[in-house]
Amino acid sequence: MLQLQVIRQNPQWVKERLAIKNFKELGLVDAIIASDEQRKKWQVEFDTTQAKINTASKEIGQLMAKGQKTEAEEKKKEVAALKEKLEPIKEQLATTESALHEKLVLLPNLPSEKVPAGKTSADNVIMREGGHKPELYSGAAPHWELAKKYDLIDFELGNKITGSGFPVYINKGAKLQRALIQYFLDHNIAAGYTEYQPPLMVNEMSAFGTGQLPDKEGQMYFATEDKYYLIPTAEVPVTNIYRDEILKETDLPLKMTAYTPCFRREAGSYGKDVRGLNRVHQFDKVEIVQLVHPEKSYDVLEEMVNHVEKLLQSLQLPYRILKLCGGDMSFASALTYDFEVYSAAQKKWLEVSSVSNFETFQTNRMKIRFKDSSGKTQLVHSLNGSSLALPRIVACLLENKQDAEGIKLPRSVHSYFGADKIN
RNA sequence: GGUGAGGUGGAUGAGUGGCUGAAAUCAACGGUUUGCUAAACCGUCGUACGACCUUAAAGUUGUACCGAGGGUUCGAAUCCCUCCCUCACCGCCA
Repeated sequence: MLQLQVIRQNPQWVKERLAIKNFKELGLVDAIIASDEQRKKWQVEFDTTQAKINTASKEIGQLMAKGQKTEAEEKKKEVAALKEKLEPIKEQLATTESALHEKLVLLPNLPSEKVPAGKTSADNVIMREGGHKPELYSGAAPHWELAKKYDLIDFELGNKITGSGFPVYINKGAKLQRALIQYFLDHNIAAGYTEYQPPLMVNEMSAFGTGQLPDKEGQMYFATEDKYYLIPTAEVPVTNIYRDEILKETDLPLKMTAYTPCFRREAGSYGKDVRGLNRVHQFDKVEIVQLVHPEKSYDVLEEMVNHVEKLLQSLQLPYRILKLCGGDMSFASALTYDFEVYSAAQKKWLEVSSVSNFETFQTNRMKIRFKDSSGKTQLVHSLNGSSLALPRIVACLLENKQDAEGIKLPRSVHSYFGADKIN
């Protein structure tokens, strides 16, 4: 949620920024300012009337104490009249307040100055590439065939137990998954992140806090009886750890990491790119989240990108880093870098991480603030990224590392997996 | 699921209708003292949205907030209702 203050101070600039994000309803900005004016007007009305009531009520108490009953009764009538007057004011205030809020939550975050213009993923800017695309041997196969060949993942079985998009990992497939999670977590902890095991279901407030609601309820599984959402990413519970807190400046930066399964309905994406592990409803991911001083968030973003990059390099997979253009960025993000790894058998790039700076967009919703050195309370910046999402990493490891002998794992995971290859 | 007790500021905890936005203690912060540390002493110490004033900061001031939402009352942290949550015991159970 954008800060009202920013919109008020420079509506024109806000509109220009929103246009870069390919946001169409720029009229909302003016509507918000108008609602805000209305709100203020009604609040002044309400405050002054309520103040009169409060004063009169105190006077009644004093008159009663002195035994001046008639005067007290007079005052009571006065108050009754004021209260009648207050009723419609109260309603107007509530109406304008919720109208303002409703509009405010519809505005996406403003893209940072660094965001390239563009409408679709075709306009994203490739920052750099690393690793080498392998030459596959003639018998090479896509990961879903390899998964079958080496008895690693059973997609059909998941169908039976739950439905499509819920793969079952078996034997070395399960172990590989577990090994990678452990390795990723260790990598993060070594970089100063604190590990959390958060709830996998969250309430409405938490889902609102990170920006999933009110917009994307269709993407989350929802337990209607208890009104809990299954998390689409650990970002949601982990960032909400500090919701409604005022931190000390010395607490910052807060660095958190968590492994969790993630649940996504992926409504509307059937039929395309859903083969094997490319797109599933439940998958494992290790996430990193930081809450930082506003002046440092862009340095931290680079730091996080480098951190994820190192992890990818250690897996010896061909990757590239993209800076997302305005039109391809998520609702809440101010600047996002996507990481893609090259799937050698499918001959396409698969997204395995997305690292974003949200500036104050999330923290304004969650009210995560800190007291700065001058004693002023201000919002912290929040950032997060995957390090890493498992399925596509697994897919690429299988595909890219295959030869006639089996699948040769990168050195970094040998000790975690307990072997150097799958065969 | 049942029964009972509760939810007050960073923490503990007082407060059963007006003088309570909230005692006290602790923590935190600033200072004095001190060879250092500790102790002692003094001071500061909620949030949000407004208004006034100001270039701004500061300052003055209004309103709201004692789990959430309603209600009673001239007046609610305090009384009533609903919901949520916590704790204890019982039942069930990984």
